[in-house]
Amino acid sequence: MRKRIADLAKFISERGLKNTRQRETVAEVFFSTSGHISAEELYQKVQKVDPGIGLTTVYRTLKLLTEAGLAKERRFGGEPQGVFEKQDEKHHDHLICTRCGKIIEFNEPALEAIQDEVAKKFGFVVEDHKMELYGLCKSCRTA
Amino acid sequence: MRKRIADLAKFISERGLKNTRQRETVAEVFFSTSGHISAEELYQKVQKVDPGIGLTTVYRTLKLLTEAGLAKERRFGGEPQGVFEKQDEKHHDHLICTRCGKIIEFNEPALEAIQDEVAKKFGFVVEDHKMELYGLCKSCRTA
DNA sequence: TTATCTGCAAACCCTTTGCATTTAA
DNA sequence: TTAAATGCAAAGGGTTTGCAGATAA
Repeated sequence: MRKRIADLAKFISERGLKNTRQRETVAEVFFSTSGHISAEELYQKVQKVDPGIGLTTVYRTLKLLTEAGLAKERRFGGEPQGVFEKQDEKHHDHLICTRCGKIIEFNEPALEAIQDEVAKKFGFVVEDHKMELYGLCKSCRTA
Repeated sequence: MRKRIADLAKFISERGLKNTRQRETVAEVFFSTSGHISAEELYQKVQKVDPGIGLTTVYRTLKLLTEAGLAKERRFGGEPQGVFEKQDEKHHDHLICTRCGKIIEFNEPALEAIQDEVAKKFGFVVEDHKMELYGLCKSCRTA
Protein backbone atom coordinates (compact mmCIF):
# COMPACT_ATOMS: atom_id res chain seq x y z
CA MET A 1 0.00 0.00 0.00
CA ARG A 2 2.70 2.43 1.00
CA LYS A 3 4.69 1.16 -1.93
CA ARG A 4 1.79 1.59 -4.33
CA ILE A 5 1.26 5.17 -3.30
CA ALA A 6 4.96 5.75 -3.89
CA ASP A 7 4.77 4.05 -7.28
CA LEU A 8 1.90 6.28 -8.24
CA ALA A 9 3.75 9.39 -7.10
CA LYS A 10 6.70 8.35 -9.20
CA PHE A 11 4.55 7.73 -12.24
CA ILE A 12 2.93 11.11 -11.79
CA SER A 13 6.13 13.10 -11.44
CA GLU A 14 7.81 11.27 -14.30
CA ARG A 15 5.08 12.43 -16.59
CA GLY A 16 4.93 15.99 -15.37
CA LEU A 17 1.49 15.45 -13.86
CA LYS A 18 0.28 16.80 -10.58
CA ASN A 19 -0.17 15.11 -7.27
CA THR A 20 -3.56 16.37 -6.18
CA ARG A 21 -5.49 15.79 -3.00
CA GLN A 22 -8.31 14.12 -4.94
CA ARG A 23 -6.00 11.82 -6.81
CA GLU A 24 -4.34 10.75 -3.61
CA THR A 25 -7.61 10.14 -1.82
CA VAL A 26 -9.04 8.02 -4.64
CA ALA A 27 -5.84 6.01 -4.89
CA GLU A 28 -5.66 5.44 -1.15
CA VAL A 29 -9.23 4.25 -0.93
CA PHE A 30 -8.75 2.04 -3.96
CA PHE A 31 -5.58 0.46 -2.58
CA SER A 32 -7.21 -0.10 0.79
CA THR A 33 -9.97 -2.25 -0.70
CA SER A 34 -9.54 -5.85 -1.65
CA GLY A 35 -11.01 -7.77 -4.53
CA HIS A 36 -12.98 -5.99 -7.21
CA ILE A 37 -14.62 -2.62 -7.14
CA SER A 38 -16.63 -0.67 -9.69
CA ALA A 39 -16.10 3.02 -10.33
CA GLU A 40 -19.44 3.74 -8.70
CA GLU A 41 -18.63 1.74 -5.58
CA LEU A 42 -15.26 3.39 -5.27
CA TYR A 43 -16.95 6.75 -5.68
CA GLN A 44 -19.28 5.95 -2.78
CA LYS A 45 -16.37 5.06 -0.55
CA VAL A 46 -14.40 8.10 -1.58
CA GLN A 47 -17.38 10.31 -0.81
CA LYS A 48 -17.18 9.30 2.83
CA VAL A 49 -13.62 10.56 3.02
CA ASP A 50 -14.05 13.66 0.89
CA PRO A 51 -17.59 14.44 -0.32
CA GLY A 52 -16.31 17.02 -2.76
CA ILE A 53 -14.72 14.51 -5.09
CA GLY A 54 -16.65 13.82 -8.26
CA LEU A 55 -17.38 10.58 -10.05
CA THR A 56 -15.50 11.93 -13.05
CA THR A 57 -12.34 12.22 -11.02
CA VAL A 58 -12.75 8.66 -9.81
CA TYR A 59 -12.97 7.47 -13.40
CA ARG A 60 -9.99 9.54 -14.38
CA THR A 61 -7.93 8.30 -11.49
CA LEU A 62 -8.79 4.69 -12.23
CA LYS A 63 -7.65 5.26 -15.77
CA LEU A 64 -4.43 6.76 -14.51
CA LEU A 65 -3.86 3.83 -12.15
CA THR A 66 -4.45 1.46 -15.02
CA GLU A 67 -1.93 3.28 -17.19
CA ALA A 68 0.52 3.15 -14.31
CA GLY A 69 0.04 -0.61 -14.14
CA LEU A 70 -1.39 -0.40 -10.64
CA ALA A 71 -4.96 -1.35 -11.52
CA LYS A 72 -6.65 -3.51 -14.08
CA GLU A 73 -10.12 -3.39 -15.50
CA ARG A 74 -12.21 -6.52 -15.84
CA ARG A 75 -15.68 -7.46 -16.95
CA PHE A 76 -17.27 -10.59 -15.64
CA GLY A 77 -19.99 -12.46 -17.47
CA GLY A 78 -22.01 -10.24 -19.76
CA GLU A 79 -21.99 -7.33 -17.32
CA PRO A 80 -21.84 -3.87 -18.89
CA GLN A 81 -20.19 -2.46 -15.81
CA GLY A 82 -16.45 -2.78 -15.49
CA VAL A 83 -14.71 -3.50 -12.21
CA PHE A 84 -11.18 -2.74 -11.18
CA GLU A 85 -8.71 -4.73 -9.18
CA LYS A 86 -5.29 -4.00 -7.83
CA GLN A 87 -2.61 -5.22 -10.12
CA ASP A 88 -0.25 -7.24 -8.02
CA GLU A 89 2.87 -9.19 -8.78
CA LYS A 90 1.38 -12.61 -8.52
CA HIS A 91 -1.13 -13.58 -11.15
CA HIS A 92 -4.45 -15.01 -10.08
CA ASP A 93 -7.67 -16.26 -11.63
CA HIS A 94 -11.30 -16.27 -10.55
CA LEU A 95 -14.03 -18.55 -9.29
CA ILE A 96 -17.40 -16.89 -9.71
CA CYS A 97 -20.60 -18.06 -8.08
CA THR A 98 -23.44 -17.81 -10.58
CA ARG A 99 -26.02 -17.56 -7.85
CA CYS A 100 -24.68 -15.13 -5.25
CA GLY A 101 -22.02 -13.44 -7.35
CA LYS A 102 -19.22 -14.12 -4.90
CA ILE A 103 -15.79 -14.01 -6.50
CA ILE A 104 -12.86 -15.99 -5.16
CA GLU A 105 -9.34 -15.45 -6.40
CA PHE A 106 -7.01 -18.38 -6.81
CA ASN A 107 -3.61 -19.14 -8.20
CA GLU A 108 -2.85 -22.33 -10.06
CA PRO A 109 0.66 -22.75 -11.49
CA ALA A 110 -0.42 -25.66 -13.67
CA LEU A 111 -2.44 -23.22 -15.73
CA GLU A 112 0.64 -21.30 -16.74
CA ALA A 113 2.19 -24.44 -18.13
CA ILE A 114 -0.84 -25.29 -20.21
CA GLN A 115 -1.23 -21.85 -21.65
CA ASP A 116 2.30 -21.91 -23.03
CA GLU A 117 1.63 -25.22 -24.66
CA VAL A 118 -1.54 -24.06 -26.34
CA ALA A 119 0.03 -20.80 -27.44
CA LYS A 120 2.94 -22.57 -29.06
CA LYS A 121 0.53 -24.66 -31.07
CA PHE A 122 -0.89 -21.53 -32.69
CA GLY A 123 2.29 -19.49 -32.95
CA PHE A 124 1.19 -17.08 -30.24
CA VAL A 125 3.39 -15.40 -27.70
CA VAL A 126 1.29 -15.10 -24.55
CA GLU A 127 1.44 -11.90 -22.55
CA ASP A 128 -1.40 -12.52 -20.18
CA HIS A 129 -4.22 -14.88 -19.49
CA LYS A 130 -7.53 -14.96 -17.76
CA MET A 131 -9.37 -17.94 -16.46
CA GLU A 132 -12.80 -17.81 -14.94
CA LEU A 133 -14.64 -20.74 -13.45
CA TYR A 134 -18.38 -20.32 -13.10
CA GLY A 135 -20.41 -22.44 -10.75
CA LEU A 136 -22.06 -22.69 -7.35
CA CYS A 137 -20.16 -21.87 -4.21
CA LYS A 138 -20.35 -23.94 -1.07
CA SER A 139 -23.03 -21.94 0.69
CA CYS A 140 -25.22 -21.63 -2.36
CA ARG A 141 -25.07 -25.35 -2.91
CA THR A 142 -26.13 -26.21 0.59
CA ALA A 143 -28.71 -23.45 0.85
CA MET B 1 -27.76 -25.49 -38.57
CA ARG B 2 -30.94 -27.25 -39.58
CA LYS B 3 -31.04 -28.69 -36.10
CA ARG B 4 -30.55 -25.30 -34.47
CA ILE B 5 -33.41 -23.80 -36.41
CA ALA B 6 -35.54 -26.71 -35.25
CA ASP B 7 -34.41 -26.24 -31.65
CA LEU B 8 -35.37 -22.61 -31.81
CA ALA B 9 -38.77 -23.43 -33.30
CA LYS B 10 -39.35 -25.88 -30.47
CA PHE B 11 -38.32 -23.34 -27.84
CA ILE B 12 -40.65 -20.79 -29.41
CA SER B 13 -43.69 -23.00 -29.58
CA GLU B 14 -43.16 -24.38 -26.09
CA ARG B 15 -43.40 -20.88 -24.73
CA GLY B 16 -46.35 -19.82 -26.78
CA LEU B 17 -44.25 -17.36 -28.76
CA LYS B 18 -44.51 -16.70 -32.44
CA ASN B 19 -42.32 -17.81 -35.27
CA THR B 20 -41.91 -14.66 -37.29
CA ARG B 21 -40.14 -14.02 -40.53
CA GLN B 22 -37.74 -11.57 -38.85
CA ARG B 23 -36.90 -13.96 -36.05
CA GLU B 24 -36.16 -16.71 -38.52
CA THR B 25 -33.99 -14.51 -40.71
CA VAL B 26 -31.91 -13.23 -37.82
CA ALA B 27 -31.46 -16.75 -36.47
CA GLU B 28 -30.47 -18.15 -39.85
CA VAL B 29 -27.90 -15.46 -40.48
CA PHE B 30 -26.55 -15.87 -36.96
CA PHE B 31 -26.23 -19.63 -37.28
CA SER B 32 -24.58 -19.32 -40.68
CA THR B 33 -21.73 -17.22 -39.28
CA SER B 34 -18.77 -18.64 -37.45
CA GLY B 35 -16.85 -17.23 -34.55
CA HIS B 36 -18.04 -14.11 -32.76
CA ILE B 37 -20.38 -11.45 -33.95
CA SER B 38 -21.68 -8.26 -32.39
CA ALA B 39 -25.31 -7.21 -32.55
CA GLU B 40 -24.35 -4.42 -34.91
CA GLU B 41 -22.44 -6.72 -37.25
CA LEU B 42 -25.27 -9.21 -37.29
CA TYR B 43 -27.65 -6.37 -38.03
CA GLN B 44 -25.55 -5.38 -41.06
CA LYS B 45 -25.63 -8.92 -42.39
CA VAL B 46 -29.34 -9.27 -41.77
CA GLN B 47 -29.98 -6.02 -43.60
CA LYS B 48 -28.65 -7.58 -46.80
CA VAL B 49 -31.21 -10.34 -46.58
CA ASP B 50 -34.12 -8.24 -45.39
CA PRO B 51 -33.54 -4.48 -45.12
CA GLY B 52 -36.72 -4.01 -43.17
CA ILE B 53 -35.47 -5.70 -40.04
CA GLY B 54 -34.49 -3.36 -37.23
CA LEU B 55 -31.55 -3.39 -34.88
CA THR B 56 -33.95 -3.77 -31.99
CA THR B 57 -35.22 -7.04 -33.38
CA VAL B 58 -31.68 -8.29 -33.76
CA TYR B 59 -31.04 -7.55 -30.10
CA ARG B 60 -34.28 -9.19 -29.07
CA THR B 61 -33.59 -12.27 -31.15
CA LEU B 62 -30.08 -12.60 -29.74
CA LYS B 63 -31.58 -12.43 -26.28
CA LEU B 64 -34.06 -15.10 -27.20
CA LEU B 65 -31.34 -17.32 -28.65
CA THR B 66 -29.36 -16.88 -25.47
CA GLU B 67 -32.34 -17.86 -23.35
CA ALA B 68 -32.83 -20.88 -25.57
CA GLY B 69 -29.22 -21.86 -24.94
CA LEU B 70 -28.32 -21.47 -28.60
CA ALA B 71 -26.13 -18.41 -28.24
CA LYS B 72 -23.84 -16.99 -25.62
CA GLU B 73 -22.74 -13.46 -24.95
CA ARG B 74 -19.11 -12.63 -24.26
CA ARG B 75 -17.01 -9.60 -23.64
CA PHE B 76 -13.34 -9.68 -24.42
CA GLY B 77 -10.82 -7.44 -22.75
CA GLY B 78 -12.33 -4.23 -21.43
CA GLU B 79 -14.58 -3.82 -24.47
CA PRO B 80 -17.97 -2.23 -23.81
CA GLN B 81 -19.45 -4.07 -26.77
CA GLY B 82 -20.68 -7.61 -26.30
CA VAL B 83 -20.28 -10.30 -28.92
CA PHE B 84 -22.27 -13.46 -29.40
CA GLU B 85 -21.19 -16.91 -30.38
CA LYS B 86 -23.06 -20.07 -31.20
CA GLN B 87 -23.38 -22.29 -28.23
CA ASP B 88 -22.14 -25.65 -29.39
CA GLU B 89 -21.70 -28.98 -27.76
CA LYS B 90 -17.94 -28.89 -27.54
CA HIS B 91 -16.45 -26.34 -25.22
CA HIS B 92 -13.67 -24.12 -26.47
CA ASP B 93 -11.50 -21.28 -25.21
CA HIS B 94 -9.88 -18.26 -26.85
CA LEU B 95 -6.54 -16.91 -27.95
CA ILE B 96 -6.76 -13.18 -28.52
CA CYS B 97 -4.17 -11.09 -30.34
CA THR B 98 -3.67 -7.84 -28.47
CA ARG B 99 -2.45 -6.08 -31.60
CA CYS B 100 -4.75 -7.10 -34.44
CA GLY B 101 -7.67 -8.37 -32.41
CA LYS B 102 -7.78 -11.75 -34.09
CA ILE B 103 -9.49 -14.42 -32.03
CA ILE B 104 -8.65 -18.09 -32.34
CA GLU B 105 -10.74 -20.76 -30.69
CA PHE B 106 -9.09 -23.79 -29.20
CA ASN B 107 -9.97 -26.79 -27.14
CA GLU B 108 -7.68 -28.14 -24.46
CA PRO B 109 -8.91 -31.11 -22.42
CA ALA B 110 -6.21 -30.62 -19.81
CA LEU B 111 -7.95 -27.43 -18.75
CA GLU B 112 -11.08 -29.30 -17.79
CA ALA B 113 -9.08 -31.47 -15.44
CA ILE B 114 -7.45 -28.54 -13.71
CA GLN B 115 -10.65 -26.62 -13.24
CA ASP B 116 -12.20 -29.49 -11.34
CA GLU B 117 -9.20 -29.67 -9.10
CA VAL B 118 -9.28 -25.98 -8.29
CA ALA B 119 -13.03 -25.97 -7.77
CA LYS B 120 -12.86 -28.83 -5.32
CA LYS B 121 -10.34 -26.90 -3.27
CA PHE B 122 -12.89 -24.13 -2.72
CA GLY B 123 -16.02 -26.24 -2.47
CA PHE B 124 -17.31 -25.04 -5.82
CA VAL B 125 -19.27 -27.05 -8.31
CA VAL B 126 -18.19 -25.80 -11.71
CA GLU B 127 -20.78 -25.32 -14.41
CA ASP B 128 -18.72 -23.53 -16.97
CA HIS B 129 -15.37 -21.98 -17.51
CA LYS B 130 -13.71 -19.44 -19.67
CA MET B 131 -10.06 -19.14 -20.49
CA GLU B 132 -8.59 -16.36 -22.54
CA LEU B 133 -4.98 -16.09 -23.56
CA TYR B 134 -3.82 -12.65 -24.62
CA GLY B 135 -0.72 -12.13 -26.68
CA LEU B 136 0.69 -11.60 -30.15
CA CYS B 137 -0.29 -13.82 -33.04
CA LYS B 138 2.18 -15.14 -35.56
CA SER B 139 1.69 -12.46 -38.19
CA CYS B 140 1.79 -9.60 -35.69
CA ARG B 141 5.01 -10.91 -34.23
CA THR B 142 6.78 -11.10 -37.56
CA ALA B 143 5.34 -7.89 -38.94
C1' DT C 1 -59.71 -12.49 -32.13
C1' DT C 2 -55.96 -11.56 -29.35
C1' DA C 3 -51.61 -12.00 -27.39
C1' DT C 4 -47.15 -11.53 -29.32
C1' DC C 5 -43.90 -8.95 -32.45
C1' DT C 6 -42.27 -5.26 -34.84
C1' DG C 7 -39.80 -0.75 -35.74
C1' DC C 8 -39.21 3.62 -34.23
C1' DA C 9 -37.83 6.88 -30.99
C1' DA C 10 -36.82 7.76 -26.57
C1' DA C 11 -34.82 6.14 -22.39
C1' DC C 12 -31.15 3.79 -20.02
C1' DC C 13 -26.70 2.75 -18.03
C1' DC C 14 -21.95 3.30 -17.79
C1' DT C 15 -18.23 6.04 -19.28
C1' DT C 16 -15.94 9.92 -21.52
C1' DT C 17 -15.50 14.75 -22.94
C1' DG C 18 -15.92 19.98 -23.22
C1' DC C 19 -15.48 23.82 -20.62
C1' DA C 20 -14.74 27.37 -17.24
C1' DT C 21 -12.51 27.44 -12.92
C1' DT C 22 -9.17 25.99 -9.58
C1' DT C 23 -4.71 24.47 -8.25
C1' DA C 24 0.03 22.28 -7.95
C1' DA C 25 4.54 23.20 -9.19
C1' DT D 1 2.92 31.90 -14.12
C1' DT D 2 0.95 28.20 -16.47
C1' DA D 3 0.03 23.59 -17.70
C1' DA D 4 -2.61 20.20 -15.55
C1' DA D 5 -6.71 18.81 -12.70
C1' DT D 6 -11.28 19.45 -11.13
C1' DG D 7 -16.53 19.23 -11.17
C1' DC D 8 -20.36 19.89 -13.59
C1' DA D 9 -23.26 19.08 -17.31
C1' DA D 10 -23.65 17.37 -21.63
C1' DA D 11 -22.39 13.97 -25.03
C1' DG D 12 -21.23 9.17 -26.32
C1' DG D 13 -21.67 4.29 -27.28
C1' DG D 14 -24.08 0.15 -26.63
C1' DT D 15 -28.37 -1.83 -25.16
C1' DT D 16 -33.16 -1.85 -23.57
C1' DT D 17 -37.93 -0.20 -23.30
C1' DG D 18 -42.57 2.12 -24.29
C1' DC D 19 -45.77 2.37 -27.59
C1' DA D 20 -48.97 2.12 -31.52
C1' DG D 21 -49.51 -0.51 -35.42
C1' DA D 22 -48.76 -5.13 -37.65
C1' DT D 23 -49.06 -10.07 -37.52
C1' DA D 24 -48.95 -15.20 -36.28
C1' DA D 25 -51.82 -18.52 -34.31
